[in-house]
Amino acid sequence: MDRSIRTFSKNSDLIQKRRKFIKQKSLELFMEKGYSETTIREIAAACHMSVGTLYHYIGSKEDILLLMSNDAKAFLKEFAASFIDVSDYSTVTDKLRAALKKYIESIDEIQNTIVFWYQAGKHLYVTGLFENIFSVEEFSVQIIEEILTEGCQGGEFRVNNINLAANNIILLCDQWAFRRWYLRKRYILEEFIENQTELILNSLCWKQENVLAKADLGS
Amino acid sequence: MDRSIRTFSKNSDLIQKRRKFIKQKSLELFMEKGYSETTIREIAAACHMSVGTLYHYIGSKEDILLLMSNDAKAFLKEFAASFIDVSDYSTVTDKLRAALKKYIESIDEIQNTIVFWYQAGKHLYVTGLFENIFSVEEFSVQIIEEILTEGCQGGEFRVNNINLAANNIILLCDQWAFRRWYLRKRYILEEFIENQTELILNSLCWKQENVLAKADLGS
Amino acid sequence: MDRSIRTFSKNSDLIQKRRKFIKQKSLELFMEKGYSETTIREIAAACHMSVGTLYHYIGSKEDILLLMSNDAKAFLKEFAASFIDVSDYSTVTDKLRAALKKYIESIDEIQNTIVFWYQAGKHLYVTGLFENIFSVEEFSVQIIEEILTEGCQGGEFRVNNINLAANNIILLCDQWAFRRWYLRKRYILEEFIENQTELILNSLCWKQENVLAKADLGS
Amino acid sequence: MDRSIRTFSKNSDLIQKRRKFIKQKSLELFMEKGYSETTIREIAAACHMSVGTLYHYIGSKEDILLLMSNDAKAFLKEFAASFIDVSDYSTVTDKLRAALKKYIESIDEIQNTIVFWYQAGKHLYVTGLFENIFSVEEFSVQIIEEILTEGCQGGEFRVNNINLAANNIILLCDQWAFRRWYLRKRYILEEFIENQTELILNSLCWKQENVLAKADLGS
DNA sequence: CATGAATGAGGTTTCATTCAT
DNA sequence: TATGAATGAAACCTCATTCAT
Repeated sequence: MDRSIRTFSKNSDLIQKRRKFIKQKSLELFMEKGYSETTIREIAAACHMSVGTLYHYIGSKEDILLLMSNDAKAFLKEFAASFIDVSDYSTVTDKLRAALKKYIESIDEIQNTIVFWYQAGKHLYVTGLFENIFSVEEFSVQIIEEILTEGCQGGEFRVNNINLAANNIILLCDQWAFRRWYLRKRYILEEFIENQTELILNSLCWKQENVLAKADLGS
Repeated sequence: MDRSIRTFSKNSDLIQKRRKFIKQKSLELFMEKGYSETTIREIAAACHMSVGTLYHYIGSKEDILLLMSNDAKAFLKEFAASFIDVSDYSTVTDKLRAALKKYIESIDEIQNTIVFWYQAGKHLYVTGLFENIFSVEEFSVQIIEEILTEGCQGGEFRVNNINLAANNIILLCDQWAFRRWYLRKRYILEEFIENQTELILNSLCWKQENVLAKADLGS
Repeated sequence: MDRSIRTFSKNSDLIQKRRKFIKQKSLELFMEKGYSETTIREIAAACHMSVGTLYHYIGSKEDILLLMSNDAKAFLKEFAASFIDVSDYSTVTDKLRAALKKYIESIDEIQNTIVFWYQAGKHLYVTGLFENIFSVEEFSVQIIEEILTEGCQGGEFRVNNINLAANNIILLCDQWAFRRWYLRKRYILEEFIENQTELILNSLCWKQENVLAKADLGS
Repeated sequence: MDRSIRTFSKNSDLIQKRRKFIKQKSLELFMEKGYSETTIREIAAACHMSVGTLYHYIGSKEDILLLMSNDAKAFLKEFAASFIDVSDYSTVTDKLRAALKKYIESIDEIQNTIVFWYQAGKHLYVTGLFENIFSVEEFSVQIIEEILTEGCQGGEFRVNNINLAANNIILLCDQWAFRRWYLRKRYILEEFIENQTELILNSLCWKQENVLAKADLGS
């Protein structure tokens, strides 16, 4: 996939290593200053490389975006796949609880990438790139929709508008990345997961008591 | 307020008119292409002006951001103030319902500006500007917090974490602006307001039935 | 002479009056900021005129230089002419004394103009203008040369190099205009005239005593 | 010193070499056309460089002035320092003679720089730069004042106003730079030094004969 | 006569990219 | 492979001048 980016280097391992480094340092700079406001010279300096060397591993400045998008896509796809084995739970509530924990933790790991694409993504048009990012978003919503549907069918949840609710849930988790300027002042990761999960679950249930009662009966 | 931006024009009305136009056309371009990717010549062309004429009404490209932020600030402040007279409702539920309707409708009106600041804001550092934008955000959260607190005290709502819940509510409304690529495919404004309000209220209440019963008693 | 500058005005008196005002205000600005660094807008503002009105009295920014040079030329010519009637003195020393007084006083009157042409003149090439300025300079040197020659022939002065001495004398007087940043801290006009005249005369004479003795005999 | 000017080059020697060249070519253009009237493109062309390359060695057009002033300051300070060892002369007259020769020869070397600052200096305001240029001027005047004072105390010179005389002497030398349009038509450097020195010495002495007599006695 | 909004050529500066070493 | 000096297109901005009102 990265192979489509022009390189002068023949050593594939070195390419991988250097590109990963360039990607990482560029992301830091892009987050801080924005893509257009960051110069190639700054990127090279942050990578402890000369400009010439940098251009041995990338074909153009835009290629760095492509690297980043490849990264994001790979990560999110892997993540999405991992949803599927969240199946050995006695209640859908527990299933959702586990899914949210996993999702938010994933968000926490790649928050820089997420924020970057939320903020800058639209304008930095790299062919077929942005669509993929958002198709992953849509996929996440679908996963949640399925869980909600399952919960409603089993009587654990009661939701008027499953699509909107699923969309809301993904958004409420995603904000851990893009509203951190607000949230980090008030919560650490674990607190956010716990509190947010409770609020979300509460919004889906008949009455918390009922659900608990039902869960007891079910087990 | 705009007066701090350099101008060569002496006609105050004309300045206002032209600046409003420049602001609007620039916003369209910035939304489509991004701030840094939009050139002064493009802005001038979009405004059917020469570059020189453009510079009679602004002092620099950055000043356009300042105009936008002034706009956003003014709008949001006016909106925030209007929250206060949402007081003649028999139940807090109705009060919140009205507030959400008003808030989302406002969002709908200035969505371009909001999206722009969500996306571009951080990098486009104009002194003291970004802080103000987000202080308005925080203010909105506070308004919701107050309503939730009132509702909890009166027994209408039950919320574990009022701050987080309030933050979530604002976010769930804001998305009408910045997640429109997803939402517009599925809902029109009225649908969104109605559905989202129900989901939010549902997440705050004991049981919907209880609330309705209570409301009946109160009237 | 001014008539060669384009104007839209038909009222000759008004033209003269306005042009004089423009000239004066422009000179002040040019002295402070330099010709190129002064904008037409600034000149118009200093003249309490609109830009359009300003252009009714001048054809271009360069015309202001032409006005100034016309002024300088007229003034210097008039001054030069006045040298001629400095003839009814018993000694050449007295003649030179009177000439220097007159010259420095004239310099004092139009020092802004002089300084401007010394500093800015060369680059601001207005056809045939700069040459005239300096031909006046050369004329002044010639006048002094004649006085010195007369003084030497009569035995009052003794000068090795009359041309260089005359040139020096003019320079020593001119500095009252262009070295004022140094001289004004130490001397007022009268002091400068008196002290400088004595130094110059002293440099030209055998011994001061001899000259005085000779003068006594001659009378 | 030059290090405070922004550069993209990392090769210090090259920077020095290129800046010296830029300085020299710019000075020629500035002398001919004036600072504001000379464009960056013209400077680049005169340096056989692209505009981009030029900007690798300077941070802005104004920096060229800074380079020039650094140059002028360095040169004049070195020169001023060299005055001090003008001490092994039997008469103060010889001392002054040597000092004037040295001073005028120095002026001759950096005449372009001197003329440029005399003409353009005031408007081209680079912080703390102009003051330094003229403080060196004042320093030169002081050196001459000291020599004159010594000469008067020893009876070799007789001067009514030592400060003004010293100021005059510096000016009479400086003109070799800024009145060359007049002087070069009539004198070569050696002639100017010789003739001017005699005129100056003559202006300071009782009678030339007396001085010579005195010198004979003193030896 | 007076005004000042409009113009656009041309100025300074930046920066992604190349290529000789 | 690594370097960084060189390039020049294109960005932002200025300002003398015009002309409709």
